[in-house]
Amino acid sequence: MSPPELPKTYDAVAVEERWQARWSDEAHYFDPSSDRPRFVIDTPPPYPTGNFHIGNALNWCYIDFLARYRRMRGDNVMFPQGWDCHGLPTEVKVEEQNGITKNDVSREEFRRMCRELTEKNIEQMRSTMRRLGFSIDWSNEYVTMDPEYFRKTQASFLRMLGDGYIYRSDHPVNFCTRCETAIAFAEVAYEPRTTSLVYFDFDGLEIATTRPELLSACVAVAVHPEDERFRELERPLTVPLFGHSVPVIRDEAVDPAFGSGAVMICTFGDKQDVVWWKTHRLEHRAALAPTGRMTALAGPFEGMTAVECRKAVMEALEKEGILIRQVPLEQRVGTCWRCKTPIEILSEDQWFIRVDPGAILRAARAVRWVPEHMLLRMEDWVGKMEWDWCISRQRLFATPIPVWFCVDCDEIILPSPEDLPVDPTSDSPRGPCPRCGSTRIRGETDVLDTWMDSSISVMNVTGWDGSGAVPPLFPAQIRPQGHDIIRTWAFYTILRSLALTGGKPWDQILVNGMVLGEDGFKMSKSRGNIIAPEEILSEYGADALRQWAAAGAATGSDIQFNWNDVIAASRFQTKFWNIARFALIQINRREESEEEPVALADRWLLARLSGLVSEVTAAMDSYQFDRALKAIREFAWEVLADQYIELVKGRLYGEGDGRAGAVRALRTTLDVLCRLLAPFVPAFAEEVYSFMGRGSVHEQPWPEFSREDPGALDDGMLLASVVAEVRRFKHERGLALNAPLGRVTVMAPRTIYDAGDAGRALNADLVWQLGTEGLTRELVDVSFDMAVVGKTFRRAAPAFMAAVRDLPREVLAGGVDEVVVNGDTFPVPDGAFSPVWASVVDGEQVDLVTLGDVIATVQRSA
RNA sequence: GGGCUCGUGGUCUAGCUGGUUAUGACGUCGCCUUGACAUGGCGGAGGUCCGGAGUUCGAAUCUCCGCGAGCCCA
Repeated sequence: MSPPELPKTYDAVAVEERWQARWSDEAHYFDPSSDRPRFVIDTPPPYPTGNFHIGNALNWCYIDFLARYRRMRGDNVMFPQGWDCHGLPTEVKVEEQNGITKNDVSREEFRRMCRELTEKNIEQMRSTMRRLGFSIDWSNEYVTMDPEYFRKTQASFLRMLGDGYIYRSDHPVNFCTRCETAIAFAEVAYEPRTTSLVYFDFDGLEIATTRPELLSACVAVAVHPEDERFRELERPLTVPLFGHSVPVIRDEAVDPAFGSGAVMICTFGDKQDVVWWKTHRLEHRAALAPTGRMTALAGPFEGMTAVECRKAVMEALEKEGILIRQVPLEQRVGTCWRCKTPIEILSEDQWFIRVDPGAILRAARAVRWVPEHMLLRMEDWVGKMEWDWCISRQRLFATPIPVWFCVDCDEIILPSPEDLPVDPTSDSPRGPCPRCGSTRIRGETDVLDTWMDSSISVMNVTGWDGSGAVPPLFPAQIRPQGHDIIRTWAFYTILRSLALTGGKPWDQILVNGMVLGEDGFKMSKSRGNIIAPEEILSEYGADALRQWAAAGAATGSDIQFNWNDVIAASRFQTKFWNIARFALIQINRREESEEEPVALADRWLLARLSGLVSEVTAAMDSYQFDRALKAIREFAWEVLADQYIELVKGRLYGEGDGRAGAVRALRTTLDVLCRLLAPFVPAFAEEVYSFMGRGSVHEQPWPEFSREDPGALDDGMLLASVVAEVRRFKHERGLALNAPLGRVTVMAPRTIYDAGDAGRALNADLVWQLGTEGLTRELVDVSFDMAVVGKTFRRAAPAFMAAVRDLPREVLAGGVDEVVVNGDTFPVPDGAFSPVWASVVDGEQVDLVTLGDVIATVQRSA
């Protein structure tokens, strides 16, 4: 029974779904017992929003190309999948969906609601990921909210606490009064806002401030030391409305040109206040509570929000007659990245991790960055680090900070590692306070910043057990991620890996760009330019989307979404499908022969294929997915379909000697192309390959096909070009491409034996002739090789070329050894120029087709 | 305001370790149903390579300035 023929059309969606159902997850499992080279990927654990967006899709496509490629290269690949669950967005969503705030239900109940929503969202995202054909190792899935994972987060906290990286301190932190939690600098989003700069009389001195509501928190007034206006000012000042006395300090950082040149320092109006507060050892007056309400320190304004207080203070200043004027001011205010509430700087007891910029930089530089320039962003961020990392949060859906406090002596009580995970708000320590023996103990209610979970993803995937031992697979081979989270996820991961293992987390980091909308802007709901992966999947399928990801832009640069690229990808599949269909019909017409190809066209195809394999392999090794895929497409479409197949159709249709060689070349080429395509279009490649009867393409090794045949490369190119050129000639004369053409004589500078391919392809009586006997030719021009001429003559190059052009034709035709330029004689360097010939035929009337130094004469009547 | 990246036919894009005619896709125009494919084939039109200056025999490519965009930050 002959093998089945390929169906006439390729239905991407149906084929993909069929294969995706048939492939087994086990094929993608990492093998812990194998001694093959490891390729461990520190996959980003996405936030389970329920929506796997196209930016994720780009990121995961890159990962999957690599994972599949490395597997074919024989590596033991781990492509794990994590979920970074904790954090505010889910809390906010739960509050929204249930119409509650976190305080309306019990701590446990609220967390349960968050977990349920997260599980549902993860399931949705998993199904999109499966539909995209990612070869994820689901046996290495992790969920940061699971006890199994956050046990490690807690263990990492305890280890770093024990090693002195973590400390607790009353220190100014960024605080969102709506979310009622401290947040890290990485979570502050800056937004332009218009506010007013308020000038008022401050005990005889004019002060300009943007934060009048913090007047009660005023602890000093600062002026520039060189500012003549304030030279005599020595006495302490009395704060208007509140009456407390504050010193005048002199500091270089004051801008004398801004406002009145005198600045009111409050605890804390902005980051600069914190700097002054620290360097001048000022008092701390906390006028704003974490709830966003004014404290008793604000006197009559106690209980007001900052906004209400601002209004009331302004009125009071007015009433006192000390308000001078208000000027509108454009400024960028730090806001909570989640809810856009302006952040306040409050000093509260918080947990911090010490940041050692030098060590982090050294580790970051030990990682190979692709593209290289992305390292600069890390260096830029680390170089400007001023504050330590605040890791405590006053929220609920997060990993609990695993400590208790003794109510009587304030001792910090820690769990032992084997007791983890713990929730100190519901679990108790094993014994009484080790210092004072008290049994009155309270659990820490603060929880950990979510980055504390995700920054140990690499520890987790490399097999960390929570102990002091370096994980068995550490460091990972690669971290793939977007450039938007270099200062967060990449930074925190390096910091934590250094603290916990002393080493860099990965050998390499592959940074992908952002996906922009079709209009060139970042995708956003407000612009309405969002494309969901599902839209592409249902119409064109996963493989087309994957091709877009590979070829849409150079790796690392931002990529604008473009339906055209998806459509072109889909068309390539159709084209390749038809190539395979044709090839397999021919291949299957007779039993396979082991005959090695000897005809020029066959040798040429295989030599080109060999070049393609090395080109694609080099591109894959340097993560240039666009180059790899484009090279494959170009080869399949132009070299294989348009040139080779057209050349050998005649041989394939017949039964002669040359047929077996063509079949063999076709079969080899098809096999290699399927393998090269497998990482990019797994379902399509699998479907085509399945008709070759050689098993699954994904179980094949990466092709190592290599065939050095420089002669075939050159002569084959000549053969293909001659056929293309004469076909063009036929087309221009209005002849059908298969119309009989008469006698064609191809006059080439070397002997070509094409097994009759050119003649059959052109339906002509075609002969190859060495040399141009019967033709005369005439020199019409010279062409210069600027690489030679420029290098030799430099500035004199134009004069040299002019001198050469001025030489008599017959001299040029005879070859020139030296030439006179501006009265000086110069030797002519090798290859400086070559004559350009026009061909003239004497005698018979024939048409001429020329291609460089090859001439084809066409005698249509013969 | 700073750092990084980018600015190439109507649209998107490759090239950018300097070297003859600048890559490909989509669109567009013309011709062609040839036994894999009209979701195709062949051919054409369409480009001040953002602007300016510089280096060089030679610049899309290197340098500087300017304009514009994106990302990250202050």
